[in-house]
Amino acid sequence: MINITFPDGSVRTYNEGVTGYEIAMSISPRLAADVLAVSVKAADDTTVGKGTTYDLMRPINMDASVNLLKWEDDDAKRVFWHSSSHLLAEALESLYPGVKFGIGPAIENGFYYDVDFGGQPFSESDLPKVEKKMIELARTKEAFQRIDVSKDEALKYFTEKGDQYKCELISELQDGTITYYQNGQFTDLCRGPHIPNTEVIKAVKLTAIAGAYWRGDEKRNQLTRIYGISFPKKSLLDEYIVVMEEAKKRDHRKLGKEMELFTFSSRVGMGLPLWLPRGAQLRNTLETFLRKKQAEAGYLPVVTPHIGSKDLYVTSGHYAKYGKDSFQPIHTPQEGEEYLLKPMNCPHHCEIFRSSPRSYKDLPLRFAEFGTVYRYEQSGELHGLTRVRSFTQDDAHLFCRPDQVQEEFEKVIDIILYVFKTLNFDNYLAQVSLRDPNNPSKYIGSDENWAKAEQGIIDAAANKGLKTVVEYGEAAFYGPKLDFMVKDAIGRKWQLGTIQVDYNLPERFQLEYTDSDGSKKRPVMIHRAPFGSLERFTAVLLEHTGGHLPLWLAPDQVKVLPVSEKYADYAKKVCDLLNNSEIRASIDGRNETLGKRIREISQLRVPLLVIVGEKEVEEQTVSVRREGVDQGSMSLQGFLDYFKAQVAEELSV
RNA sequence: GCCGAUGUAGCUCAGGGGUAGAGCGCAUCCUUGGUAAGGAUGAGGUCAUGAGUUCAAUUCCCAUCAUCGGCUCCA
Repeated sequence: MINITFPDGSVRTYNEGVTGYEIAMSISPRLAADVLAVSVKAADDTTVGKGTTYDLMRPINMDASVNLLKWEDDDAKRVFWHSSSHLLAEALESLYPGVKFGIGPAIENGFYYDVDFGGQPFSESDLPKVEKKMIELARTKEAFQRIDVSKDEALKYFTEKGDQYKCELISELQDGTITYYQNGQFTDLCRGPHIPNTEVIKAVKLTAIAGAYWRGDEKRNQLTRIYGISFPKKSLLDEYIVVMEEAKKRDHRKLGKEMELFTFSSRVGMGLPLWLPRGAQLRNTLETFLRKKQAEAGYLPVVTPHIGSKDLYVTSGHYAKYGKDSFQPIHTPQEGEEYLLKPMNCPHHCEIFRSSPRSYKDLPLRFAEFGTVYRYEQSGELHGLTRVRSFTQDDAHLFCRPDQVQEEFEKVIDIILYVFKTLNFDNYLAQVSLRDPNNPSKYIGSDENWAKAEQGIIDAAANKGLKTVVEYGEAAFYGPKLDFMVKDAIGRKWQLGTIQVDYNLPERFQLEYTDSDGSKKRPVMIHRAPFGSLERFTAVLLEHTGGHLPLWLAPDQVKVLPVSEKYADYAKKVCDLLNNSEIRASIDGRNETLGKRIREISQLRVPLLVIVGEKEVEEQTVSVRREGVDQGSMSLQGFLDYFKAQVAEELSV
């Protein structure tokens, strides 16, 4: 007999080898019908964490805590979607005999399978056929069977099948740990776990088809990746489709057009955004906001040119690393002279540091610049404002003594959190980006400095109580980073704020300061950008707010609407008064009905509407409407006070 | 850069081997209005670009460019 502990702390006794399904049945058949997998943690397992997810039919042989997982649990969804990917593979194998399979995992929203069609044509128009086959197979209630095999058996099976991808995966596994899962006619190399059978998969949508390199290596075969999502109920699929359609309405590219913020022109060049007047206003407001914060924090503004001599980047190491993949050098009439469009601001700022002898008393020195940089991103990577070839970083470089690094780093975290909080980015992910330990040649600088910098970042994040995830291989080539990632409307993660500790550039530029004992010392550099770039930040901000920007940030804050032409003079008086109080207000006195003007202005997402007619002229008041809600009548001074109070509230964090 | 898809009026989109349509927007006029679409009239398009097939191509084929979804990349 074994003891099974439930999440509420209660304990029941079962025969050894009891399955999750039997445990669920012992509680209620209804529960057993809903449960998809079971999380099992052995009683003698003292590690932190959730335990292992088991198939419902897998025997439990020891005292353990269990958690019966239903659709509502993310772990259960993962199992469900992973099983769905096997179902997809089975359907593909039956429709396209001879296809070979790569990997087919669950992802955040659904699953995919990488497939080699071996030259058979396959396109988006084939997806409905595959969906239909999947549902057909699902209805036959195929069980997912777990089968233990030896490495030799596994290799033999997939060699005979001619599946070189699976063979490659197996050859890297240790013997004795190999399991198959079989559903219907399809057998896959798989660690599991899976749902008990396919019948619970009631709705399937194959969402996209894409090329994906085998094992993420662009030098290897490209497989066809088929993305999909599945649900235990048809209604859940319908809901999902509605949610996705709603999310698409928040796409910043669509909003940018609707709100007249930015545009692109193929004549100017791909990935080169053109900021329209309203967008430029928004950008300026963001810059002013951050400039103020930075001035308070002791940053010193600097301005540097958009180009720099090639030597600058040879010195910094960027030329060796990115030279071939950058915008190519600009040649001048002078023989042999070469300039590069600047891909980053750091080298220029290093030269500013060098412009004068520095004392330990001068440090930390914080040079800040809204610096526009140019990077030749691969054409397929460009994406609205989130990935462009010309963008403006809210950049600053902090030159400090080694003993100041920790404190300065933490102060930068404070600024980033201030920015995020003011703009209601509460779902960010703080990511510690470290070296890829398996690929040291990607990085420059000594091991010792890297170790120091990495530890510094981890400590600073911990001191600030940040919950972080560590990603290896995500560091910049010259140093580790703390990145703040925020999701867009459809869940793609984008890096916004970033802080980087750098021991390398100061060495390459031979930066030094004179210490208290008269000796020359090397400063440490911190790169940081709370927005990341104004382009990407604006994009993500638009997707978060659906274009309903806070009042302080809205390009047009107030529209004054005279009910008819007769009140144009009063409208002008009101508008002038607002403009004199540094409120961005304008008049819409077009020859259209009031209702129509309200509708159009609302679609432009102007936060405040002020309506003036006979009554307002008489009483010297305004009628105020905020985001569709009538705020009633206010005196002119009352409105100014209301406006200021609203902005003050938004900016107080 | 790679795989796949898309490209028709300023915007959103329909159409289709015989040189094209809607709604919105825009212009003019009527209307002078009270909290999300008042009415009439009109102007706007070499159907992304270039080659090819055809008596005839915006439509079919190919290439190029741009955009979209991914992959790789992201200083």
